[in-house]
Amino acid sequence: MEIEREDDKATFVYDEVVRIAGTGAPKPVPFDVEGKGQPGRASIGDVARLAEVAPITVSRALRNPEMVSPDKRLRIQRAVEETGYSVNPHASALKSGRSNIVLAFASNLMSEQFSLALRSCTAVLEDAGYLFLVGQTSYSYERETAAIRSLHAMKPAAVMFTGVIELETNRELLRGLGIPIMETWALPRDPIDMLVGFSNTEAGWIAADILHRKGYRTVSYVGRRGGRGALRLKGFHDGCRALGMTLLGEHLIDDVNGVSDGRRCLAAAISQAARPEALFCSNDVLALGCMMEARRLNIRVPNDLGILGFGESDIAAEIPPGLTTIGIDSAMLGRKAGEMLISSLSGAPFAGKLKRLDLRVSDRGSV
Amino acid sequence: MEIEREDDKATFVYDEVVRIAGTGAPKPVPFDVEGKGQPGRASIGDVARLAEVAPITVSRALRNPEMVSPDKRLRIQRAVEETGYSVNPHASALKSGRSNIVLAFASNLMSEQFSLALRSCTAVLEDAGYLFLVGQTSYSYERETAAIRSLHAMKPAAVMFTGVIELETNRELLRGLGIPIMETWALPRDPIDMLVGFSNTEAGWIAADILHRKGYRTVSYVGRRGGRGALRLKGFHDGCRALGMTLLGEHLIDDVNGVSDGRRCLAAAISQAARPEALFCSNDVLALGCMMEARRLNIRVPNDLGILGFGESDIAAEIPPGLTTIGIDSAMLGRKAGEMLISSLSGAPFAGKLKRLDLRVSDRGSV
DNA sequence: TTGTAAGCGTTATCAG
DNA sequence: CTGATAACGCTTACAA
Repeated sequence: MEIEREDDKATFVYDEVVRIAGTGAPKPVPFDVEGKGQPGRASIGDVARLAEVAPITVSRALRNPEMVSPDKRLRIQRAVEETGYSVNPHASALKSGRSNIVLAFASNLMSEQFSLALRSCTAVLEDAGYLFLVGQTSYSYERETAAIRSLHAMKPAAVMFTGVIELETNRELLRGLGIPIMETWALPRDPIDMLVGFSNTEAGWIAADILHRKGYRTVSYVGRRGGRGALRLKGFHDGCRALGMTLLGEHLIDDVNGVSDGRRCLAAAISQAARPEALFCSNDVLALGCMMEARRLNIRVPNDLGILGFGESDIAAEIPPGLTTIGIDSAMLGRKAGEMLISSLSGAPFAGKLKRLDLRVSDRGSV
Repeated sequence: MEIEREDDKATFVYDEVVRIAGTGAPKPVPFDVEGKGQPGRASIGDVARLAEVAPITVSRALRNPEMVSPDKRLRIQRAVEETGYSVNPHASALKSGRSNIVLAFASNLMSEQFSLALRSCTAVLEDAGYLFLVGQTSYSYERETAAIRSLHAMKPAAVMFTGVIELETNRELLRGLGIPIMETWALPRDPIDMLVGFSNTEAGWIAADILHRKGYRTVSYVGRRGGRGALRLKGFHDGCRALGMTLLGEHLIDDVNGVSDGRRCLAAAISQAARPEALFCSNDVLALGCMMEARRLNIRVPNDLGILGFGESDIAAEIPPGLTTIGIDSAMLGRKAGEMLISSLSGAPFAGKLKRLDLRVSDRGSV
């Protein structure tokens, strides 16, 4: 077989993908409904007919099995298996006004930390029988508003955000939904409904504290201009002032697209007349970029320049000398959020609505 | 303000989150439906009454404006704005058997490449009026099956997977859905329906070719045991044989959890009696781990050991000497997939169903 | 414990 | 171009 890298001639190799034959999974669904010739899905009526009960009994058997006598329950179960029936969530939602879908909106799917949180949240919610789906808002108010408006129609069981909602109109819209709303990743005084978060402002203070303890006296900030970046900057700024450190520069960017943004920030930071002894990067991607650029320029970290990050990026630990970074347990955030949503959904009367997570410091070697 | 890092005493700093007052966004929804005292959402009937038309006319005005006369269209539009009406997707889906939701299932949200593809796909589909939501299957057949079964009931407009479906029962189930199914990230001979993919087997051949051209003669493989990992290994294995290279070892892992897995693989690879001159890592996270471990062990890359990756990871370029990596344009994959789904959904008669992407090589310095 | 009747909000169908 | 009617599949409310 020839390998041709620039083949416009369709000389290529198919993937012989493994095919795994039938497992013990329930019978496939295509089901010839009695009478109707279509191969459509079975409906609750079909199951009821097969089990010789009323449709409503099927409904009950599926949602509150204990309300149905054991023999009917068994017949129904058999009929369900035979037909491959599963509830039509649209019909269910239309009638009951509820659905088993929990929606999450992430401002950025490419964030390692968000992904981690969403993954653990998925696990918790799906184990409880919910379908957990994720949409993207891309740090755009417009998309966020669109998402929230569509929510209003879709009536999910609950909604979660990787962040807090800033637009007052959107907060209002969400309140009107009458479902549990979970905000995360910050610690506002007035969450819409539920919250699993931490103080970004405090993170900034902690950053200042760490740098101060390590003996740095002149520092600069690198981070996003808006949102949580601004909060961390505020804390850092206040912390520096309180501790008598000089905040030489603030290198703000609108959007983090990759490590190269960090490189640029470092270049900007050291090109200033007064060069800082250390940098607080409110985002590990930026911090990594700074570390890489520092190495390229033969600036020794931490000897010539301390670098402190935020976010506990996986690889941050791996780049010598190891990025010291502030962060939270993202997986735990997701898990907690999931658990709190579940208990709220199951109608627990005084389920906690707020959970503050502690920040922690992973001391590696970069400051 | 005090900073206390180990505070169990709730001494912490709230985030003063920015609040942005009302924009020109449409009036919030809570709407007192005439007659009923509830503050519930407006329904199509409410809009119809206000506009003095029949409900069906509202429905048409919203979906095919050109079917309704301009004056009624205007009255309806006004009524919609006044009531904050939006279509109830459940009722709509129930009746029509269609919805505007496109579902994607990712085996792993933490993959940089998947995220990139999903992001561009989101953009394309949302611009076309679809709601694009992502679920996770976590490389688990069980979760995948559950997801697919729930699909059957939910009737999304289309479904997409970051991968191809291996279980025959699931393929059958998906075929029965009667909606566009998009598989990606591989090049099977018999996709279920639509496909935007590339040949993983070919990627392995290319890897062998690259290493051979660079003069390596004894090599080892590092990668996932199953799925696409196995395909890349197959191509690499065959390529090595064809080119007369010796494939010394295969270091297979079940699941990539982070860079440390790569470290372990490198350690295993070099501890063999016959040490390979180069490594092909079928995954950039593993490749990065290998590079980092190599540096730690003072193994010079590429002089002592060549390392070739797959996936075009962002940071791969940044770690000296720069990881040479094979890959595709993930953003383009997502965009293409989105576009093809849209044209299929809009009923284009012979819209292409298959698209093969070319592999490309980012030559940096690690081989 | 089980069943009957009604309707959730929308759209397909067909008639005007 | 517009409207009346019925039905999608399910669950609430009530009755037996």
